[in-house]
Amino acid sequence: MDNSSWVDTSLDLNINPLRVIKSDAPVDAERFGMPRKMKPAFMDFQTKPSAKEESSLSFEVDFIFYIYFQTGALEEELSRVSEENRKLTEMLTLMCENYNALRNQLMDCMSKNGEKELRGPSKKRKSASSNNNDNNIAMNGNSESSSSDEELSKKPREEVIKAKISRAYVRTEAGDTSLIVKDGYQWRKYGQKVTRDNPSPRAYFKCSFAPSCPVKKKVQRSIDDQSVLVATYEGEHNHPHPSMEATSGSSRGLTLGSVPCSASLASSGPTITLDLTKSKSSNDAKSSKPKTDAPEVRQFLVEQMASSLTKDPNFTAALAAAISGRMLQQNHTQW
DNA sequence: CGATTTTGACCTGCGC
DNA sequence: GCGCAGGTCAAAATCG
Repeated sequence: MDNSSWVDTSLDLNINPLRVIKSDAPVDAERFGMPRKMKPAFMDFQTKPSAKEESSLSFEVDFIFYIYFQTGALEEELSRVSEENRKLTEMLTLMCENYNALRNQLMDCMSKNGEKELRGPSKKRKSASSNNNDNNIAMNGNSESSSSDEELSKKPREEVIKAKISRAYVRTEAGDTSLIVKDGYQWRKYGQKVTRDNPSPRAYFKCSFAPSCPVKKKVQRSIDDQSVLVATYEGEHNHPHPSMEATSGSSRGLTLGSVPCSASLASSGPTITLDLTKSKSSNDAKSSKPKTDAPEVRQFLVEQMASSLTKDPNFTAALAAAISGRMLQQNHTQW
């Protein structure tokens, strides 16, 4: 996906290096662009002091003015950086909107394909490639909220309940080999299997409230990125979220409204993880969509992307190079 | 001692 | 019908 045509990602880092005022330079506020009425009173003295006093006073005045000027310069710089920040935020918002539009198109295509398969007589077992396709959709969010082929191939002995299937992607520590996805619910592991399409074992969990709660969870490491756990939830909890009953904060993930959410930056791009398992009060199709349009989510995405950028050593190195380059350039032209 | 995890055996559906 | 693969069961082991 080529985003370069959407937004101008070049950063106009208009950095003014801090100037050092020579002590013998005339104190002229307007020379530095300071408004006449802001000119400090100490600049208006007319009486000529003694030579010793003049030397000392000149230094003090210059020092005070230096501080005054630097404060103004910093404020100016701050406003400029704020403006840059605002522009970047707008760019990120635009990117999020474009992403949402594309995702909606993808959802439309997937739902149309699902309808086709529903009509068709194919009883073909879910192939390994379909699993890979799921993995390739890094930010599928609510895709499984609609019926998927996996669901359609369910055994007939299972009731025709429209088991909601959602998928969550969770980044783990590099050395973490456990298949534990902390989503606030309590799970009981009942099996583990090595599947053909992925060398990593797949763990099977049932909700601890079983058999009253029919929710199952499968956890397997992503074949693309071993540090990413793919958790597939089947069904809906028929009991409140444990963290809702207990005091808030027991859940590890960041909670946005009723949508537990976490995000991370994978090597291939940002990974947004939405835990779409919900309480039964929200089974209508409308509310089963992730609230990516909500301002909180948008703000969260922006903050996550910004923090990911600042944590990226390549980005900080490039930023430092750009700033130092600009400063050197200005040093040469002004000093 | 009860709850949870591990793990080999078993079940089921599908393709050939 | 057989083999394969995914999913589940259940006894043993482990943990708190």
